[in-house]
Amino acid sequence: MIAEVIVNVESKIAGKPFDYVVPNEMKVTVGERVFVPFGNRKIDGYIVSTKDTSTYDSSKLKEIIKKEDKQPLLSENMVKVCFFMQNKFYIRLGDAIKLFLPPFSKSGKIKAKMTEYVKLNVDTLPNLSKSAKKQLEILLFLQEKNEAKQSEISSKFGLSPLKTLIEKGYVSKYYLHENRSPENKFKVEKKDIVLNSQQIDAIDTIIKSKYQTFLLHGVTGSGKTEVYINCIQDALRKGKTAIMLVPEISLTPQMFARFKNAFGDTVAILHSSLSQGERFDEWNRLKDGKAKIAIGARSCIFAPIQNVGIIVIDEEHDSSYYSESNPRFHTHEVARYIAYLNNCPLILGSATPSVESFYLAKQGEYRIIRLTNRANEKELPAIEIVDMLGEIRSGNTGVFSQKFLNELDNCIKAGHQAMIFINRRGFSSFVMCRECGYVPKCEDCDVSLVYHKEDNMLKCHYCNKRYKALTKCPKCGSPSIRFGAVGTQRVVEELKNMFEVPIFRLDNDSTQNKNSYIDILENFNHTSPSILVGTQMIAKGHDFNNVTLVGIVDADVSLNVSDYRAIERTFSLITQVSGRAGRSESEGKVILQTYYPKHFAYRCASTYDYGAFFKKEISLREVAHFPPFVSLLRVLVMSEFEKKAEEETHAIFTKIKELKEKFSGDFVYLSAMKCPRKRIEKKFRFQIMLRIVKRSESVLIPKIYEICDTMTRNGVSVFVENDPQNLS
DNA sequence: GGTCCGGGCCTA
DNA sequence: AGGCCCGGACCC
Repeated sequence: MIAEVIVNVESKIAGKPFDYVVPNEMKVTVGERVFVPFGNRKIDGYIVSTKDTSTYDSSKLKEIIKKEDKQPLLSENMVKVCFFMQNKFYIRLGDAIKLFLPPFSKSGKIKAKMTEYVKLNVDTLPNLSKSAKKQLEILLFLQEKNEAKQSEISSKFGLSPLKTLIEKGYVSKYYLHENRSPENKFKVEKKDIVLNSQQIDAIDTIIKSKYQTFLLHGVTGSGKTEVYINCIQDALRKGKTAIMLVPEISLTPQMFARFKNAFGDTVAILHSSLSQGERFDEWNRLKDGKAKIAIGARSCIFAPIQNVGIIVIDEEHDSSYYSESNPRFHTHEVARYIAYLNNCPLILGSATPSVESFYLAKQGEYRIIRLTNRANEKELPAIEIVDMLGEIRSGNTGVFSQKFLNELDNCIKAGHQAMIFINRRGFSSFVMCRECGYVPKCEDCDVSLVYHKEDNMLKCHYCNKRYKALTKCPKCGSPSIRFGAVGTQRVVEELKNMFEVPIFRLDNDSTQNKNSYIDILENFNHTSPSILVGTQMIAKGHDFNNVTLVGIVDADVSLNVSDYRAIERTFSLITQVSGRAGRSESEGKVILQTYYPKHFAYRCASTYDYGAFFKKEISLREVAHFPPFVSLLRVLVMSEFEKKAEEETHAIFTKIKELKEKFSGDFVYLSAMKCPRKRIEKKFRFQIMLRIVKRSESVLIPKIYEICDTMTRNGVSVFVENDPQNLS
């Protein structure tokens, strides 16, 4: 027998299987890890298929040396998913395989954590010399407790008396495997939840279904999470497992706590803020079958579980479901394929489905389930649009409109909480010399530096490089510095001058420590009145009881991005943020400040009219030839040497143009240019943008990848991005 | 990615 | 002739 093996090396070779002879006495299955000779080295690899004969020169075939594991690391289905991803996303099989392997396994440094325990080895207390007081204390302690961690004993009584006891044989030492499961700091009280009829119908429909994608379109606060929990419970009852995906940013402690309450230790969490050891142990609990529900961000779709009964993608519109770096893939499609392999339902949940998903639902690919009522039967908070140009005309050039300040005052006087959303971190978006107009930029990136007042530094938000803050202009020496658009730090500072209540800030800068995210949220949750200022980190999933006012300071931040998804993102952000208000007894209110009060994204958001928004947006996409009506690809070319990058871009562009001439009707757009961010982390960036009609994407996209694969050059990296989420 | 091989070019 | 460096082919 012949086995096709993907050898475990970092290179082009990781995409191509090599044939090996399986020794007669050896039995192998697909997915197993084997040790093979490769060139004059010996390395490991994964069997991706088996066959009777090889087309390769049989005199050159080598034999598999041995199998590496007792239990295969990959299941047959997982290997199928790897092939699927190879065909769908043009990624290397080897890279796909790595996604299914235990976290950090390549370093080989992560191991199960063994803790030293000690216990009493004798039934009656032995006679000790009178001076051995400490030894006696230890024996008495152990008599009462039976066993204890060695570290506990040594810190209480000292290590040396313990060692003596062990030497004498009165006490013995042993090791136990300790699970580094992440502890759950955020407690949510268990309450009995009464489901409304819409929720019950949704659950009923989903759990009766086999392979089918459901688009669960539920307004914020409609209790989608309860639907997920019930469906997962049903899967467990059927003896199956479940995968629950959430955006990285919204894996809120509350959400995790609710799942822990509902499922206890059957839940394993896989998340970037866990320590390596915690992740490793959680992964192994899934692999061993001790945990049956995997909850986590994007990569959790590759959780090591079998017999999947349901997959949930919460906040399905979130861009974090696209992997933006290699290997690039789209989680929805992987999830759909895994659901297909397991013949189980897939739920895509959102209050603001992505235009693509909703379009697919309208086409009949997905089945729509709507939750139109809030679970607490409260109305959605009223959204009031404030025209900031009007504010300027009436003499208010501040950050906040008069309307918002009045509402905030009322909110605080009533003892309630307010949330203020500003999607820009730092103090100001840039700094500028008032005299000569000089704007400091990053040495390595083509971006203005952002002033951070907290540590009095200028920071590059692309590469994190830090610079000294300006006291005077380095060009003309003028001490007069102007600040650009406001960020979270500035909002906090202005508020501090106006209100004497605790103000919390939640953004990328304030959450650098592992637990600060939870600490800030918990502090805010227990402080009333108070104000929470934050970036889009505050937009999702959080459930605060006493928030009655939400302020959107500069809604236009996301609207003015030159990206065809900018409008959709803005609509979705506003809806999500607004949903934080009025989740409990008191009514909520939202103030939305903008310079484009008539924009349909704001109009539709303020009336919670997703349907109207979708109708307008989808017609714009159709007219302008954007997804989902075409496939949009970007070829990204980067190099430290501008000329090399430019030449390479030109060479690839010429090849694609030749392709276009052959398939002229199938291209609706093709052009090469500098990227909007010309340079990031010292690398010059060029791009070729192309849009291809849907019907021929399966023919043309592979050709594009092929062109870019063959056109490699030293010092230049080329990436093909299919449907990129970020066009900077 | 690692390794080997061969061509080109230097040194003596 | 011998040494060394670099780029390219190949790995089953």
